[in-house]
Amino acid sequence: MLSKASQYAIKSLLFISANQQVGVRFSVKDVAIAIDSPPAFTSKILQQLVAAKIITSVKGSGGGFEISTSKIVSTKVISIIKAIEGDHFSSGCFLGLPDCSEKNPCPVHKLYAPLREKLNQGLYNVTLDDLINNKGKQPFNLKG
Amino acid sequence: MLSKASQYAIKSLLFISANQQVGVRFSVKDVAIAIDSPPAFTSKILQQLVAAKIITSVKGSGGGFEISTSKIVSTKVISIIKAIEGDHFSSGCFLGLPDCSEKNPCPVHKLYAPLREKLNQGLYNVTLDDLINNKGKQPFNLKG
DNA sequence: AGTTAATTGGACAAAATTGTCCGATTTGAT
DNA sequence: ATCAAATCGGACAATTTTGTCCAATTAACT
Repeated sequence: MLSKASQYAIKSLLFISANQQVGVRFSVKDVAIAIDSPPAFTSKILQQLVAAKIITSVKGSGGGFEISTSKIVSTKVISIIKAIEGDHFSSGCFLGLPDCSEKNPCPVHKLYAPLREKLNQGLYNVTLDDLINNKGKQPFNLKG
Repeated sequence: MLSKASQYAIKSLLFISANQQVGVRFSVKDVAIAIDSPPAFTSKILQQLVAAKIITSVKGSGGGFEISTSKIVSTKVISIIKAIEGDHFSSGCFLGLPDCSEKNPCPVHKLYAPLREKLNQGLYNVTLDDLINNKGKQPFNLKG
């Protein structure tokens, strides 16, 4: 499964994106309360998202984090995960074999590979905007 | 993803099952070499599999681990994972939300839930025998 | 200028996972 | 009887992940 760090990253971005308005910024505290996460740890993750240029930050009083509309539209879920975990996500074999492939499959390859592939495609094709606007369907939750 | 411990467990069982013959036993060392894993850690995992009654062990000189034909046929991959990790596997939400469901979905639920469901079904329906006999298709590897 | 509210960066701490070591026990063989 | 080969159990160590704390910096406001 996804690391806690990536989960917090996605949730943070969903919260910030879903509530973004011009001139509005969110503090670490705002985010941590909204997504029910440990503030200091969340702070580190927001810093990583700034470093990855997904969000911007403003220091000082009245400062906080914000995201541009264009980033909401363009940021893919896979990019968020890779910003946190590096490039070594999800391409992995279920059994952890380093060169498992169609030609050289591990025993569960046939079962797992197609699902992994679908998930990768999903994470690649879905953006923050897709998630928060949810195609007009159900509302979603970010807490328990 | 799967824990290392579960990966070693599955690989160990695949090795033992694929090479099982009457009167043949495998030592920790045999298994660790075959699946390229740390011997002492592998030993602990084999102990867990004995406790879960998937394999049996014989102490002393000439001893080792073996698996019965009936266990090869009846042991589902999901049971192996649960023997190692406990019951809290795979039912989880992608974002880690404790009560994510159809009625109360997290933002990625629609994307992830069907895939998770398919994986669960796969792990539930596939046995050691299925994997090692591979429906006559390609051979498989357990090392790198 | 001073105060306050905020991010940033660094070091540190806790917890979980992964991995090691060794003595005790058991069994087979000489 | 002794020795060698094996599992078992417990304590321990290393690594990774998760989480905390605090001083430094920045910016707005009075």
